[in-house]
Amino acid sequence: MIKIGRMTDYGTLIMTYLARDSEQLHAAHEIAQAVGVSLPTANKVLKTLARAGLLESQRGIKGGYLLSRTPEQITMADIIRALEGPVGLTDCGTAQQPGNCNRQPSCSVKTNWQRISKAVNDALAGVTLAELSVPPVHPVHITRQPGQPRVQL
Amino acid sequence: MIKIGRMTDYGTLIMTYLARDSEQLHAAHEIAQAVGVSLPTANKVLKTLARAGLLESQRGIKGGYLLSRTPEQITMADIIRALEGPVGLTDCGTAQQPGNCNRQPSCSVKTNWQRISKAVNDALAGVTLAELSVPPVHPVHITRQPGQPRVQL
DNA sequence: CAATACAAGACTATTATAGTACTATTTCAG
DNA sequence: CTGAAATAGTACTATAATAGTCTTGTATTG
Repeated sequence: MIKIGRMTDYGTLIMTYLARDSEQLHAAHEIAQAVGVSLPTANKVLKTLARAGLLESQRGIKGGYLLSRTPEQITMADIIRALEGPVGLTDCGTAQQPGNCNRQPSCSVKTNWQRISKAVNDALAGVTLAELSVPPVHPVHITRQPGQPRVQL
Repeated sequence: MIKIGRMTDYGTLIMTYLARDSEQLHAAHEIAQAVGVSLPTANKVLKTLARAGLLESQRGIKGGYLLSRTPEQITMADIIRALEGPVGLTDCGTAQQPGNCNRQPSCSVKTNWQRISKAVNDALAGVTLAELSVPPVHPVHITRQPGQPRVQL
């Protein structure tokens, strides 16, 4: 399964929508309606994407959001990292480990975890937003009901 | 983040332990102690792995578990699939989709999800249990406390 | 036949996620 | 200069998934 949060699914949809005309500013309520999520949820995702540097934001009455780079320069790895955190398999892989992991300094399993994480990351970095963009943008993957299911990877 | 459940971490540890001498039968309590998890939890993981066909089980007073294949023939993809389910990004990717996904039959985004899923799966299938096996087997990756953290991918 | 070990499922508590609301700040228009 | 509209940031609540344990059942050996 290796699940991906629903926010990441929304984020992918939103980024795909914005990639259609990446030059123009789009208000949050417009994006929310186009993608098919509630405004508060869209706001949350948009803020996170903007904080990660994937979107530029314009405040004020004529504000909105805009891709900070071209669709060709944004990958799935960027979107996932923005909304889920660093791509890595174990705590050894990416983050700092507090516990008893360091007791075995030369942990050869650790290097394998890191190798797997890198391979996964490379796979995700190989798909650009431009490749995902297609004219009819609508919530196609949200096949699950408002219930619990999350997306699986 | 793309998290992996803790059971999968345990499962990897258990499989690694069993790979050390894959010819011999190991009782659940022995495995639990060696890996450093409680017996009930070890039982749960072992049963799942056995049901998935990765382990052979022998019941009775001299029973135990055994790798069903050689360590070279077992990959991380096998272990993850056994404990987490099919490797796939979205519902479109692997499972049957119930909702409104079919309304757009030629969904080009879907093929990209599937492509990503396949790349991830290939990355995981490229690491065999033999490569993960090293003499000192102990819970090295379980750096998190019994608390909430899950492993990230 | 009794003891031991695996098999299978149910059940409970905990943790993370999703979703929403509230307040502040910025910008434009009149 | 003032008000409206839009983003920014934070906090809070409910729900769902996960982890972990327990209980009962089945098989095998001595």
